[in-house]
Amino acid sequence: MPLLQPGQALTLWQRALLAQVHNADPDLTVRQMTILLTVYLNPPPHTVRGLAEYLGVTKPVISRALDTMGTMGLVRRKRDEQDRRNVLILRTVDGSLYLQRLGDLIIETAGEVGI
Amino acid sequence: MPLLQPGQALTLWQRALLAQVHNADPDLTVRQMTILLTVYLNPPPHTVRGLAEYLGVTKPVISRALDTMGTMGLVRRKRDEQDRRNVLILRTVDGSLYLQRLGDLIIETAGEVGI
DNA sequence: GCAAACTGATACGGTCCCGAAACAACACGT
DNA sequence: ACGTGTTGTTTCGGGACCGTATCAGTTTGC
Repeated sequence: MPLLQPGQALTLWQRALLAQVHNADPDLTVRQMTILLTVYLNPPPHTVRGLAEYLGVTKPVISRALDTMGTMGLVRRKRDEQDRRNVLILRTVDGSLYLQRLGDLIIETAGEVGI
Repeated sequence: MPLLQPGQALTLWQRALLAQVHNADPDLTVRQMTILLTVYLNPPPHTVRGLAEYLGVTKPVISRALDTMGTMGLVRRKRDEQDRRNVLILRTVDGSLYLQRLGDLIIETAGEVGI
Protein backbone atom coordinates (compact mmCIF):
# COMPACT_ATOMS: atom_id res chain seq x y z
CA MET A 1 0.00 0.00 0.00
CA PRO A 2 1.48 3.32 -1.08
CA LEU A 3 2.12 5.92 1.57
CA LEU A 4 0.33 8.54 -0.49
CA GLN A 5 -3.05 7.85 -2.02
CA PRO A 6 -4.82 9.83 -4.77
CA GLY A 7 -7.42 11.41 -2.52
CA GLN A 8 -4.80 12.41 0.02
CA ALA A 9 -2.58 13.84 -2.69
CA LEU A 10 -5.32 16.12 -4.00
CA THR A 11 -6.35 17.17 -0.52
CA LEU A 12 -2.75 18.02 0.30
CA TRP A 13 -2.58 20.01 -2.91
CA GLN A 14 -5.79 21.88 -2.13
CA ARG A 15 -4.87 22.77 1.43
CA ALA A 16 -1.41 23.97 0.51
CA LEU A 17 -2.71 26.10 -2.38
CA LEU A 18 -5.50 27.42 -0.19
CA ALA A 19 -3.04 28.53 2.46
CA GLN A 20 -1.07 30.26 -0.26
CA VAL A 21 -4.16 32.05 -1.58
CA HIS A 22 -5.17 33.10 1.90
CA ASN A 23 -1.71 34.45 2.52
CA ALA A 24 -1.60 38.16 1.78
CA ASP A 25 1.77 37.86 0.06
CA PRO A 26 1.64 38.56 -3.66
CA ASP A 27 0.89 35.36 -5.51
CA LEU A 28 3.62 33.85 -7.61
CA THR A 29 2.67 32.40 -10.98
CA VAL A 30 3.00 28.65 -11.39
CA ARG A 31 5.93 29.33 -13.69
CA GLN A 32 7.55 31.76 -11.28
CA MET A 33 7.20 29.30 -8.43
CA THR A 34 8.74 26.56 -10.55
CA ILE A 35 11.69 28.81 -11.43
CA LEU A 36 12.21 29.71 -7.79
CA LEU A 37 12.15 26.09 -6.66
CA THR A 38 14.52 25.07 -9.44
CA VAL A 39 17.04 27.75 -8.52
CA TYR A 40 17.04 26.64 -4.89
CA LEU A 41 16.81 22.87 -5.32
CA ASN A 42 18.89 22.15 -8.42
CA PRO A 43 22.67 22.55 -8.28
CA PRO A 44 24.07 25.83 -9.67
CA PRO A 45 25.03 27.51 -11.86
CA HIS A 46 21.70 28.72 -13.21
CA THR A 47 21.45 30.79 -16.39
CA VAL A 48 18.50 32.26 -18.25
CA ARG A 49 19.02 29.91 -21.15
CA GLY A 50 19.41 26.89 -18.89
CA LEU A 51 16.24 27.62 -16.95
CA ALA A 52 14.31 28.27 -20.16
CA GLU A 53 15.33 24.86 -21.49
CA TYR A 54 14.64 23.11 -18.21
CA LEU A 55 11.16 24.54 -17.92
CA GLY A 56 10.39 24.35 -21.62
CA VAL A 57 9.55 28.04 -21.96
CA THR A 58 11.02 30.94 -23.92
CA LYS A 59 13.85 33.10 -22.62
CA PRO A 60 11.73 36.25 -22.18
CA VAL A 61 9.56 34.33 -19.76
CA ILE A 62 12.60 33.69 -17.56
CA SER A 63 13.91 37.21 -17.98
CA ARG A 64 10.63 38.79 -16.93
CA ALA A 65 10.15 36.37 -14.05
CA LEU A 66 13.59 37.31 -12.77
CA ASP A 67 12.58 40.98 -12.91
CA THR A 68 9.53 40.29 -10.80
CA MET A 69 11.19 37.97 -8.31
CA GLY A 70 14.23 40.19 -8.18
CA THR A 71 12.03 43.10 -7.09
CA MET A 72 10.59 40.82 -4.43
CA GLY A 73 14.12 39.99 -3.32
CA LEU A 74 13.67 36.26 -3.93
CA VAL A 75 16.57 35.90 -6.38
CA ARG A 76 19.53 37.96 -7.54
CA ARG A 77 21.24 38.45 -10.91
CA LYS A 78 24.99 38.52 -11.42
CA ARG A 79 27.06 38.79 -14.58
CA ASP A 80 29.26 35.78 -15.20
CA GLU A 81 32.77 37.26 -15.29
CA GLN A 82 34.12 34.19 -17.11
CA ASP A 83 31.70 34.71 -20.00
CA ARG A 84 30.10 38.10 -19.77
CA ARG A 85 27.22 37.04 -22.02
CA ASN A 86 25.83 34.88 -19.25
CA VAL A 87 23.80 36.01 -16.28
CA LEU A 88 23.97 33.85 -13.19
CA ILE A 89 20.87 33.57 -11.04
CA LEU A 90 21.79 33.49 -7.37
CA ARG A 91 19.88 32.67 -4.22
CA THR A 92 19.08 35.21 -1.53
CA VAL A 93 18.36 35.04 2.17
CA ASP A 94 14.78 36.20 1.60
CA GLY A 95 14.28 33.52 -1.05
CA SER A 96 15.56 30.84 1.31
CA LEU A 97 13.19 31.99 4.01
CA TYR A 98 10.30 32.09 1.57
CA LEU A 99 10.85 28.49 0.52
CA GLN A 100 11.49 27.39 4.07
CA ARG A 101 8.06 28.71 5.02
CA LEU A 102 6.55 26.93 2.02
CA GLY A 103 8.18 23.66 3.05
CA ASP A 104 6.93 24.01 6.60
CA LEU A 105 3.46 24.79 5.30
CA ILE A 106 3.37 21.63 3.17
CA ILE A 107 4.65 19.52 6.05
CA GLU A 108 2.08 20.96 8.39
CA THR A 109 -0.70 20.42 5.86
CA ALA A 110 0.46 16.88 5.24
CA GLY A 111 0.25 16.22 8.94
CA GLU A 112 -3.33 17.47 9.06
CA VAL A 113 -4.25 15.25 6.13
CA GLY A 114 -2.65 12.29 7.85
CA ILE A 115 0.37 11.70 5.65
CA MET B 1 10.70 10.61 12.19
CA PRO B 2 8.04 12.19 9.98
CA LEU B 3 7.17 10.48 6.74
CA LEU B 4 7.59 13.71 4.84
CA GLN B 5 10.60 15.94 5.36
CA PRO B 6 11.04 19.58 4.31
CA GLY B 7 13.45 18.88 1.46
CA GLN B 8 11.28 16.11 0.12
CA ALA B 9 8.20 18.30 0.32
CA LEU B 10 9.77 21.07 -1.75
CA THR B 11 11.17 18.60 -4.27
CA LEU B 12 7.75 17.04 -4.63
CA TRP B 13 6.29 20.49 -5.14
CA GLN B 14 8.89 21.40 -7.74
CA ARG B 15 8.53 18.21 -9.76
CA ALA B 16 4.76 18.34 -9.77
CA LEU B 17 4.70 21.99 -10.84
CA LEU B 18 7.36 21.32 -13.44
CA ALA B 19 5.30 18.54 -14.98
CA GLN B 20 2.37 20.93 -15.05
CA VAL B 21 4.42 23.65 -16.76
CA HIS B 22 5.78 21.18 -19.29
CA ASN B 23 2.28 20.02 -20.05
CA ALA B 24 0.91 21.93 -23.02
CA ASP B 25 -2.52 22.25 -21.43
CA PRO B 26 -3.49 25.83 -20.66
CA ASP B 27 -2.24 26.73 -17.21
CA LEU B 28 -4.76 27.34 -14.48
CA THR B 29 -4.08 30.18 -12.09
CA VAL B 30 -3.31 29.25 -8.51
CA ARG B 31 -6.70 30.65 -7.59
CA GLN B 32 -8.50 28.78 -10.35
CA MET B 33 -6.83 25.53 -9.34
CA THR B 34 -7.83 26.09 -5.73
CA ILE B 35 -11.44 26.72 -6.75
CA LEU B 36 -11.48 23.59 -8.87
CA LEU B 37 -10.07 21.43 -6.07
CA THR B 38 -12.50 22.90 -3.57
CA VAL B 39 -15.49 22.16 -5.76
CA TYR B 40 -14.42 18.55 -6.17
CA LEU B 41 -13.11 17.80 -2.68
CA ASN B 42 -15.44 19.73 -0.39
CA PRO B 43 -19.04 18.60 0.01
CA PRO B 44 -21.65 20.48 -2.08
CA PRO B 45 -23.50 22.69 -2.50
CA HIS B 46 -21.07 25.29 -3.80
CA THR B 47 -22.09 28.88 -4.44
CA VAL B 48 -20.19 31.92 -5.67
CA ARG B 49 -20.50 33.60 -2.30
CA GLY B 50 -19.47 30.47 -0.44
CA LEU B 51 -16.39 29.93 -2.55
CA ALA B 52 -15.43 33.59 -2.30
CA GLU B 53 -15.58 33.41 1.50
CA TYR B 54 -13.76 30.09 1.65
CA LEU B 55 -10.90 31.34 -0.51
CA GLY B 56 -10.86 34.84 0.92
CA VAL B 57 -11.29 36.58 -2.43
CA THR B 58 -13.94 38.83 -3.95
CA LYS B 59 -16.97 37.50 -5.78
CA PRO B 60 -15.91 38.75 -9.22
CA VAL B 61 -12.82 36.58 -8.93
CA ILE B 62 -15.02 33.51 -8.54
CA SER B 63 -17.42 34.61 -11.25
CA ARG B 64 -14.65 35.13 -13.79
CA ALA B 65 -12.88 31.93 -12.85
CA LEU B 66 -16.13 30.06 -13.44
CA ASP B 67 -16.36 31.66 -16.88
CA THR B 68 -12.89 30.43 -17.76
CA MET B 69 -13.22 26.96 -16.29
CA GLY B 70 -16.73 26.63 -17.67
CA THR B 71 -15.39 27.22 -21.16
CA MET B 72 -12.80 24.53 -20.48
CA GLY B 73 -15.60 22.22 -19.39
CA LEU B 74 -14.12 21.74 -15.92
CA VAL B 75 -17.18 22.96 -14.00
CA ARG B 76 -20.81 23.78 -14.75
CA ARG B 77 -23.22 26.46 -13.48
CA LYS B 78 -26.82 25.84 -12.53
CA ARG B 79 -29.45 28.15 -11.09
CA ASP B 80 -30.69 27.10 -7.69
CA GLU B 81 -34.43 26.60 -8.21
CA GLN B 82 -35.07 26.86 -4.45
CA ASP B 83 -33.56 30.34 -4.33
CA ARG B 84 -33.05 31.69 -7.79
CA ARG B 85 -30.51 34.24 -6.58
CA ASN B 86 -28.01 31.46 -6.02
CA VAL B 87 -25.89 29.78 -8.63
CA LEU B 88 -24.77 26.24 -7.88
CA ILE B 89 -21.38 25.13 -9.16
CA LEU B 90 -21.49 21.52 -10.30
CA ARG B 91 -18.83 19.00 -11.22
CA THR B 92 -18.35 17.62 -14.71
CA VAL B 93 -16.87 14.46 -16.15
CA ASP B 94 -14.03 16.42 -17.76
CA GLY B 95 -13.25 18.09 -14.45
CA SER B 96 -13.12 14.75 -12.68
CA LEU B 97 -10.75 13.38 -15.29
CA TYR B 98 -8.58 16.48 -15.06
CA LEU B 99 -8.18 16.13 -11.29
CA GLN B 100 -7.71 12.39 -11.56
CA ARG B 101 -4.74 13.00 -13.85
CA LEU B 102 -3.39 15.58 -11.42
CA GLY B 103 -3.68 13.12 -8.55
CA ASP B 104 -1.90 10.43 -10.52
CA LEU B 105 0.82 12.91 -11.43
CA ILE B 106 1.45 13.82 -7.80
CA ILE B 107 1.50 10.17 -6.77
CA GLU B 108 3.92 9.33 -9.53
CA THR B 109 6.14 12.26 -8.63
CA ALA B 110 6.05 11.31 -4.98
CA GLY B 111 7.21 7.84 -5.90
CA GLU B 112 10.17 9.23 -7.81
CA VAL B 113 11.11 11.41 -4.87
CA GLY B 114 10.90 8.41 -2.57
CA ILE B 115 7.83 9.29 -0.53
C1' DG C 1 40.20 42.87 -37.65
C1' DC C 2 35.68 41.29 -38.66
C1' DA C 3 31.69 38.60 -39.61
C1' DA C 4 28.93 35.01 -37.53
C1' DA C 5 27.05 32.86 -33.43
C1' DC C 6 25.41 33.27 -28.92
C1' DT C 7 23.27 35.31 -24.57
C1' DG C 8 20.11 38.01 -22.21
C1' DA C 9 17.07 42.08 -22.45
C1' DT C 10 13.55 44.81 -24.61
C1' DA C 11 9.48 46.51 -27.84
C1' DC C 12 5.13 45.40 -29.42
C1' DG C 13 0.42 43.76 -29.78
C1' DG C 14 -2.68 40.88 -27.61
C1' DT C 15 -4.91 38.42 -23.81
C1' DC C 16 -6.10 37.64 -19.19
C1' DC C 17 -6.67 38.91 -14.36
C1' DC C 18 -7.56 42.15 -10.64
C1' DG C 19 -10.26 45.36 -7.27
C1' DA C 20 -13.87 48.70 -6.78
C1' DA C 21 -18.10 50.15 -8.16
C1' DA C 22 -22.35 49.84 -10.48
C1' DC C 23 -25.89 46.75 -12.02
C1' DA C 24 -29.89 43.29 -12.66
C1' DA C 25 -32.52 39.62 -10.74
C1' DC C 26 -34.52 37.73 -6.85
C1' DA C 27 -36.30 37.03 -1.87
C1' DC C 28 -38.41 38.70 2.09
C1' DG C 29 -40.58 41.56 5.69
C1' DT C 30 -43.92 44.90 6.48
C1' DA D 1 -47.34 46.16 -3.27
C1' DC D 2 -43.04 48.04 -2.16
C1' DG D 3 -38.62 49.06 -0.14
C1' DT D 4 -34.60 46.65 1.69
C1' DG D 5 -31.13 43.25 1.56
C1' DT D 6 -28.93 39.49 -0.92
C1' DT D 7 -26.75 37.12 -4.88
C1' DG D 8 -24.24 36.87 -8.93
C1' DT D 9 -22.69 39.46 -13.05
C1' DT D 10 -20.72 43.18 -15.58
C1' DT D 11 -18.08 47.44 -16.38
C1' DC D 12 -14.05 50.19 -15.97
C1' DG D 13 -9.24 51.51 -15.56
C1' DG D 14 -4.96 49.48 -14.55
C1' DG D 15 -1.48 46.04 -14.31
C1' DA D 16 0.86 41.58 -15.41
C1' DC D 17 1.91 38.01 -18.47
C1' DC D 18 2.69 35.83 -23.04
C1' DG D 19 5.02 34.89 -27.81
C1' DT D 20 7.33 36.84 -31.65
C1' DA D 21 10.56 39.64 -33.27
C1' DT D 22 14.25 42.62 -32.54
C1' DC D 23 18.15 44.66 -30.11
C1' DA D 24 22.79 45.37 -27.60
C1' DG D 25 26.76 43.23 -25.70
C1' DT D 26 30.08 39.44 -25.85
C1' DT D 27 32.61 35.61 -27.67
C1' DT D 28 34.53 32.83 -31.21
C1' DG D 29 36.61 31.41 -35.51
C1' DC D 30 38.51 32.70 -39.82
